Amino acid sequence: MKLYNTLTRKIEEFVPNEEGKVKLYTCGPTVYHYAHIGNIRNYIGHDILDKTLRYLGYEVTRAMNITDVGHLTSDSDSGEDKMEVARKREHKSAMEIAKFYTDAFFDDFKLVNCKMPEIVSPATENIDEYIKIIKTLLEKEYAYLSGGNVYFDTSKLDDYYVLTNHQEDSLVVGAREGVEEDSNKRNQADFVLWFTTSKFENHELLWDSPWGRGYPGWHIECSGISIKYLGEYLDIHGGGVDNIFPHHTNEIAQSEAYLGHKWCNYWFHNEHLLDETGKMSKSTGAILTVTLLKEKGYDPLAFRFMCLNSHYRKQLVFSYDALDQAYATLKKLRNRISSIVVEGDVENDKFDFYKNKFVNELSNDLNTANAISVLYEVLKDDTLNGATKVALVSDFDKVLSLDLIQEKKSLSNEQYILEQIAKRADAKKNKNFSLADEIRDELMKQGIRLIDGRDGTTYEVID
RNA sequence: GGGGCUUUAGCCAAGUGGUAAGGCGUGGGUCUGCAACACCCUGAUCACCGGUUCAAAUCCGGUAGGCCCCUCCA
Repeated sequence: MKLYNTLTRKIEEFVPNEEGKVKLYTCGPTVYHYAHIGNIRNYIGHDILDKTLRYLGYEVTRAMNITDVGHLTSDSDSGEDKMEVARKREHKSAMEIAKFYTDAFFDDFKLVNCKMPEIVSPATENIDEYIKIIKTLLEKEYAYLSGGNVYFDTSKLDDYYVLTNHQEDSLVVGAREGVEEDSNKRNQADFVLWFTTSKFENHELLWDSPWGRGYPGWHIECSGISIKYLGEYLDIHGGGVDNIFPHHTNEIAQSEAYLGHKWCNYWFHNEHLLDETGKMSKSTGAILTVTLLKEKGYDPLAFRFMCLNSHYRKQLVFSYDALDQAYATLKKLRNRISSIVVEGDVENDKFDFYKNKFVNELSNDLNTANAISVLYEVLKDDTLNGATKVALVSDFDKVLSLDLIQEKKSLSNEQYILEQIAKRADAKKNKNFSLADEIRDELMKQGIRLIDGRDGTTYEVID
């Protein structure tokens, strides 16, 4: 399996630490608000990675965090915690907000057929682990106390910027509006591990620590959860491209300083979904969710299909035009598959031939667009019997997860439909076309599409 | 100011040195009472300008457009 590694900026052969096993970590959602479809695209990317590894025979253990505390507008102690903002907005407790948006997130996550990671852990349930790590970092003098907070000292590292090509001198503090420099820091790039002082009032979630009552900085949770559940050696760590700096850069810094050895070998980053105006952002207003798409009448898997037709490392512009297209294509594809007559035995050599092709595409840095092309090749190949085609489609769908094989809806009213078809045939014979069309329209309303062929009329159930 | 990505037909896109996959849509056709479904046919000097090479969408340099990051974000 070949995978692009942000750490080396190259496509590399993936080799896990332990043969046949993969430890995979995904940066999970912040739950102060809904996850928009851009967030979901990232999880679809991870889902494909996860399922492809399993499809290739790896035993995968995957962990994901839920960020339910500690996201500030900046690492300096100004700004407001996102959970606190939501708390004031919605007049609920922080835990209620977190619960509500966590549930909403997983609803959407499941709607696009993403598989649940083995381990899902909220940041607030691992405070002990963060304290343990921070203690060690202080002992090893990678961290220092200043102004009531604990900071990580980036000057202690030889290569803080491994993940990026950034040069410290060229970084602009406050490149973005509203970001202020924290005067407690020794170095510009230092970041907070533990907060005890905070300018905003009534921060609801506070824990006791050796440095005073407070709460964790926003980078420590991923390191803590990953190390706690997946151990000291991680194979793949992923997230959106915006996490490369500073979040993942800081994770590497604190984790490797704590562990004393290299921590994670492969860094996997998904590109962003854009809308016509640029990046979709949770914090800048309108949030388009998968649930909203569903309410508008789309199959959520049409969105998944749209994502899979592109590449995870390529920016994708969302438009309803593109989604309509994806949905139409998916419906056609499913129709085509459901019309395959299953006959004969699976032809193993041909099955293996196409399976290999499919595997090759996925193994090439998850080229899902080409993998889908292999699916079309299978459907078009007249030398394959029905059983082989359906077996291949079903196999491919283990990774694609597009519900390609639709259950034939059982009909309690089949007798009625056949009667209506007979009635319509009579009407047609008598050239009473308006009655014939009326019957057809009525059945259509019930989700039954009539198909007129040379040998009479059949029907199919549409969604 | 610094770092990085990207530009292929109306649209989504593959492609990593040997002459442009696939899908959607459009148009035409077969079928039909008319449709729908299905099937067949239908499209590209690969943003632009140079260079390297027998050969470039692919490699190198430059120009232009789009996007991301530089302490909220997937």
